[in-house]
Amino acid sequence: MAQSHTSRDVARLAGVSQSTVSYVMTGRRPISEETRLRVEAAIEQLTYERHAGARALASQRSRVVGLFVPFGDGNDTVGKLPFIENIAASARAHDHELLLVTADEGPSGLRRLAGRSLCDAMIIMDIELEDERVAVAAELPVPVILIGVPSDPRGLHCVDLDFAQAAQIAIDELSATGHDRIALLGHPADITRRRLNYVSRFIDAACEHADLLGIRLEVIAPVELGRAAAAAAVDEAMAFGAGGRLGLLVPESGNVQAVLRALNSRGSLPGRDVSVVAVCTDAMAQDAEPPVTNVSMERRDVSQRAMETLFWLLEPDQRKPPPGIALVPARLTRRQTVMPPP
Amino acid sequence: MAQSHTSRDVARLAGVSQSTVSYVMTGRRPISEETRLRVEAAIEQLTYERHAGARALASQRSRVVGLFVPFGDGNDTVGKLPFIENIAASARAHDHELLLVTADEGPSGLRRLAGRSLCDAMIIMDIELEDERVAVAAELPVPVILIGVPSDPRGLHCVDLDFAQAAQIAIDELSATGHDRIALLGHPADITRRRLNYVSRFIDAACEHADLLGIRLEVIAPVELGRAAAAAAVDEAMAFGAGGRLGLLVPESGNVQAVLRALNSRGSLPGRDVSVVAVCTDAMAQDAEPPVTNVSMERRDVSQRAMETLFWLLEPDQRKPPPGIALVPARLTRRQTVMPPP
DNA sequence: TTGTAAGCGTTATCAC
DNA sequence: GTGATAACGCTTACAA
Repeated sequence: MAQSHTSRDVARLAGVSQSTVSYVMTGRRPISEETRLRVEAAIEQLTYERHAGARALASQRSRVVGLFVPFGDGNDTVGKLPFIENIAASARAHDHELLLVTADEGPSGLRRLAGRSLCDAMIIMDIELEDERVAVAAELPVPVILIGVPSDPRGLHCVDLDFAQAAQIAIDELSATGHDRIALLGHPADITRRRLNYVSRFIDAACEHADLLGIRLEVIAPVELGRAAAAAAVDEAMAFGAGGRLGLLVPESGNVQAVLRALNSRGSLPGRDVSVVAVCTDAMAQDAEPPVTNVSMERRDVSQRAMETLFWLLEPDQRKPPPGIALVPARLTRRQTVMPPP
Repeated sequence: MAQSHTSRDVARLAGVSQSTVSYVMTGRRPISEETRLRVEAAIEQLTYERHAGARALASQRSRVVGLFVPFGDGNDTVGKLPFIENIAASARAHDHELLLVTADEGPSGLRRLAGRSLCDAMIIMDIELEDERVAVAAELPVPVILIGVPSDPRGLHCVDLDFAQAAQIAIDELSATGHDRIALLGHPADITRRRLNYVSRFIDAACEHADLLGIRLEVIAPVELGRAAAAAAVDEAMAFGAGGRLGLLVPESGNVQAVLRALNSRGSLPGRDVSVVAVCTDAMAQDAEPPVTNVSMERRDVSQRAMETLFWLLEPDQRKPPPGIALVPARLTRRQTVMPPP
């Protein structure tokens, strides 16, 4: 059990002053090659590491990122892990630690982390349209990145998937392949209720863009999760209009499988008799039966962008373009569920 | 943006010395009712919170728990969230923060957290039989709790599910309901390869206990995940012996659904023609079709136990029994997949 | 019951 | 280029 050493121990061993040790570590002052090597050797020998608390106290920076994770609520519990993992890796790459706070603490969690100077910046996942944390976050003395776009961002930095653009490229694809009608199989009611923001961003853009391209678009919503609801929605979609080339647009990744299954059981083979474009991760699209043409919504892209802007705020010496509300674009991957042009 | 106040500000406002403020907060010294109220009022008024770094520096305790999470690897990505959530809640209940470290950092992560005095205790999830982190952990100046039992625990505190006991009660149930042969549908090969510990604990105990009760037990292993493998294993199980009452024991929760489905498609109704006892969470058992009699393996129970011992180590004033290697018992819940006694 | 003051281990401002 | 030394904001003897 290596008794923890201090920078004084290192200084003594290297035969220099304690402050020199500090300067070697921070690099805030030119050090002669020779003494630097001696100090580094001493550090190595003692396996010395700086005391985080002392460092934070003296430097006014904790080198910690606070992450507010929405546990508990049922939705998409699996997609969150890669997100967190990505955040952690990015923090680590900048020699920062990651402090995890569960969202059920609400605004008080934000105040605690800031008040105790526990972190230099925060990321709040799953921001809802009307989120009581946003107003609190805006008053904090540390930068905050929101994942999701609230109705009033208060000048905070937001990162989210670009749902409007996602809708557009999905419809572009269906248009380019000669479809003349599109059925949008919407989201479950409780999601729509909770944070209509991304839902409405998608649906509004879809309607607008379909209109622009002169394609008929019907929105079928809400569509609950589960086989029965999906089947009913599929029936409704297929009844919509007669003949022609029909494309189904499925923005809720949890419904993709059920929709495909419902089509199959009705004798409509996706990619031959009808088209399906899903909004989901590439992994999910690939695993679907059959592999479904999708507009990718990768949380990793979002976390990446979030951490970029975070460290852009934390290390202002850089020259990269300043961020604002960052919408991560989706991209379309063609698989087997869109009919080729006639 | 509330400019952060210090305890001196509080002291000034309350008209007391700075140390008195500290004593009010720590409670390490009797304070007169009157001044205590004045101080508390001042704290409230300034929304004062102690600087975590300064506190850690002076008190030699960071009030942070380090958690090493095994991301990345594919297995059971969904079960980890409740675990982490539970840890976080428990930490919070003791006014501690949670620092997240991804396991891919390996032993260096342990050394960093300890060397920088970033946390007062650590929890390492998913310990494998031969885990290079264990030896390092044993040398650290902070207590470490292992989730899982390595081949050489080095005196560290371990918490895990009691797989041996789980096997026993499962077999007890099948025995009590008049089964005369049991097929154990084992784990996928790569799991067995990586950390045979829990696998072998289960299988060994099962064999031993079946032997003791005089029931024929056949182990079918490995059984990969997925429908095909499960179906093959089911066929093999049903071929095992002729007639009589057969019970299937499924210790890999990922295979439960597939096994039930395979039985159904062979015209064997679980609970009527054949019995199934699964090892999985209650939620999963309840959601199965049909609801499956299960031996519960709740990660929450493990995290709970881990945090209990952790804070028992951190706050030694208590009188609770000292922990060692803690094996959390499973319990059986009867549902619809075990045939009633003849 | 309360106040004074000495650390805790850094960073950063002076001097030299 | 390097060494003293004063913060940083708290906890905790030691006095009173």
